[in-house]
Amino acid sequence: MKTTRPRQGRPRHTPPSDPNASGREQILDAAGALFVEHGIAATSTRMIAERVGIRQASLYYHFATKDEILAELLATSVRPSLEMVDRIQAWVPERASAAAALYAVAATDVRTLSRTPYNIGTLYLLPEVRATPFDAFRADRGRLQQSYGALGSLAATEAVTGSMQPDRIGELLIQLVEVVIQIRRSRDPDAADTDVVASSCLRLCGLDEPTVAAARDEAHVLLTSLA
Amino acid sequence: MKTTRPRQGRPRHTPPSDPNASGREQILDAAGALFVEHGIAATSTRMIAERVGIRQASLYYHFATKDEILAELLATSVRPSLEMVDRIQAWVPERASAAAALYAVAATDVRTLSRTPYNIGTLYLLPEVRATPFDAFRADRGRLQQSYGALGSLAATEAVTGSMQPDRIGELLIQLVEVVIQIRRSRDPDAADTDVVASSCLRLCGLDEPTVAAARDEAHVLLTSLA
DNA sequence: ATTATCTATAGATCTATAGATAATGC
DNA sequence: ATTATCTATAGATCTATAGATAATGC
Repeated sequence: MKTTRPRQGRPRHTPPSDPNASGREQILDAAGALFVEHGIAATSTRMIAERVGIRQASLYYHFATKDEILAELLATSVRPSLEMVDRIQAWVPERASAAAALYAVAATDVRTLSRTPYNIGTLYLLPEVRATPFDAFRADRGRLQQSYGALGSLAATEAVTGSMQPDRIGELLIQLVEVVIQIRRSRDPDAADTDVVASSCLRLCGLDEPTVAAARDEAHVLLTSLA
Repeated sequence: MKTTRPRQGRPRHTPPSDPNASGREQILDAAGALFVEHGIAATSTRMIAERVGIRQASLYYHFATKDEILAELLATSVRPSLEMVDRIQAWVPERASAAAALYAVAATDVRTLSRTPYNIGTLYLLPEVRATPFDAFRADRGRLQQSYGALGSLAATEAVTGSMQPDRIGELLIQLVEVVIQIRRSRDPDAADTDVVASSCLRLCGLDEPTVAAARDEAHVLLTSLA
C-alpha cells in the first residue's frame, strides 16, 4: 500500500503519474521524449506541459526558457560517457592495452546510448544545438572525441596511423559508436550490437582478427572487474 | 555584357541575384541552406522568402506547402547516390572485386556528400523526415543501405560475416560514410578524407592492409574509366 | 492571355509574464 | 509563509488564402 503524501503547492489539474519524481524531472523527461520525436523547434511548451499533466505556464516555475530545458538535457547526457572514458583511459598502458581500452570505451558508450530513456543522443544531431547557449555541451563532446582519437591512434597499426591523424581517427570512431542512435530509430539494440560496434572500432584501426579477439577478452575482464 | 532579359511576371521587390535560375530553384536553394542551418521547424516561410528576395506569400505560387519544399530537397539528394551504387554494383564480380566496388561506392558517396551545396545530408538526421510525407525518401535511403550491406558482406572476411548479418554491415558502412556530414559541420573535407573513409569501410569488413591497398588501386582505375 | 509577383489579412499558433489560489510546513 | 500550481492574457509570430497588379507573349 503506497500512501504517497501529496506534495506541497496547489494540486495539478491532472495528478502526476509518478508522484515520486520531482516536477523538474518530469518536465525534463517529457521534453526529452518530445524533442527526440519531433525536434526542438517543433516541440511547443504546451506539448511538454500537456505530457507532464500541468498547464503550459507552470513550466516557467521550473525553467526560465525552453532553451534552459534543452541545456540541462544535453549536459546530463554526455557527462557519464566522458567520466567513463577518463577512468578507462587512465588504465593505459599499465593495467590495459590501448586496444582493450578502446574496446571497453566503445562498448560501454554503446551500452549507455542504447539505454538512454528516449534515445536522447538524437539531440546531438539537431541544428539547434550548434547555437551558442550550448557550447559547454559541445566542448564536452569535443573532449570525448579527442579521447577516442587518442586511444584509437595508440591502438592502431602503423599503416593506419601513417595515413590518419588522431583527430581523424576520433571523428570516425565516435561516428561509428553513434550508429546505435540511428539503430534505435528502427529497432532495439541488443548485446550482440555492442560487440559488433566495439569490434568494428578495432578493425577500423587496422587490427587483425586475433588481436581484436584478444582485446575483446581483455576488455570483458576489465569491465566485469569494474561493475 | 550580359543582357539578361527580364522574365515574365510582375517584378520582384528585390531583383534576383541570379536571374538565370528559376524561381523554384532559388527557393529550393534558400530553403536547403536554412533548413540545414536552423532546422526545419525553426525555418519559417518568411525566412526562406527573405533570402530569395520575394514576399512570403509568393512562395505559394511555386509550392503548396513547406513540406513540399522539403520533400523535393530530399528526393533530389539521395537519387544520385542510389543510381551510382546500382551502376557500380553491377560490375561485381565480372569487372570488379566486391572490395574494389565497395571502395568505389564509398569514395563517390563521400565525394558527393562533400560537395552538396549546403551539406544537405544534414537533413537526413532531422526528426521531421521520419514523418509519413517523406517515406519515399526513406525507402530510397533503405535501398542504399541494403546495397552497402550486400557489397560489404561480399567483401568481408569470414570472421566478420560470421558475426554480422548483411543488414548490420549496411548500417555500419552507411554510418561511416556519413561521417562526412559531421565533418562538414566543422571543416572542409578534402581528397585525403575520401580515401580515409573508403579505406576504413574496407578495414571494418576485416580486410588486411594489402587487400585494402589492392582494392583501392583497382577502384581508382574503375572510377577514372567511368569519369 | 499568361505568368509571377505583390499587398492585405484571417486564424491559429506560440512564448512568457502577472497575479490568483490551494496545498503543506512551522 | 512557502511552494507549486492555476487562469488569463499580451504581443509576436507563423502558414496559407484571396484578390490586385506589373511584367512578357502572341
